[in-house]
Amino acid sequence: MTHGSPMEASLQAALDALSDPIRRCIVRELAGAPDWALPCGTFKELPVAKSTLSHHFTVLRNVGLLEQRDEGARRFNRLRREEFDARFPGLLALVLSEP
Amino acid sequence: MTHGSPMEASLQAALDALSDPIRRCIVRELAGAPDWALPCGTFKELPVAKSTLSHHFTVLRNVGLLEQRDEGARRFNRLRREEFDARFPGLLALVLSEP
DNA sequence: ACGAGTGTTCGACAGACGTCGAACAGGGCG
DNA sequence: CGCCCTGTTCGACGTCTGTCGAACACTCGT
Repeated sequence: MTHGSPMEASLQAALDALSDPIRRCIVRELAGAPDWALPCGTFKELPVAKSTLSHHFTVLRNVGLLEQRDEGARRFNRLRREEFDARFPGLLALVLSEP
Repeated sequence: MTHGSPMEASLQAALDALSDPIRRCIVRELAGAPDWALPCGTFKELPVAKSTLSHHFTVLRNVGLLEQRDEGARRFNRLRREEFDARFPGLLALVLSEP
């Protein structure tokens, strides 16, 4: 489980990551909860298989949008809001403003 | 040749449009010149066929990033900066800040 | 009127990527 | 230990889309 830094991420990678609607759903849900509140299993409502979900988490983590931490069997998530916004000003706000 | 309005464009469409590197090149070059200064043929340096280029212009026009106007045989372009920035604050600036 | 230049449209192709199921690894609890 | 739960990995499949060339439409000089 390798974490990418938002500072080293390219705009290409950021746009690729956020151009998927499911990944934007993940980001929005994460933004609506406190840090480290939601394990990956929280997102079962999304209409994709768990293997697909795992793939999406990897993409978000690589681009530096997500930080993950294992606690027992569960993997908790945190949105790296400040760091990501410092690298790509306004981009995260755009996603969070989506209905 | 139908123009889409930035106000009616979805974030999905905007991200799809800007996630292509060639389209971002077009946008950046357009931003570096006055309005209506550049016809489509100006972008021959880009490593794609002219039919591909035409396709990219259509995508940018549909999402409301581009306004086009025929003048004789040539088709001139204008970036809809204000309108697009009003709909997606910061997104265009992000593209223009790219190297 | 002819040819050169500009741009679009069409069909076909190839690569990228989102998707899935099955198999696997590890933790916690009876 | 045995079972359930959580999450990852792997290979395969389908679709979307960027790409091209050829053909077409149109304007402008000569």
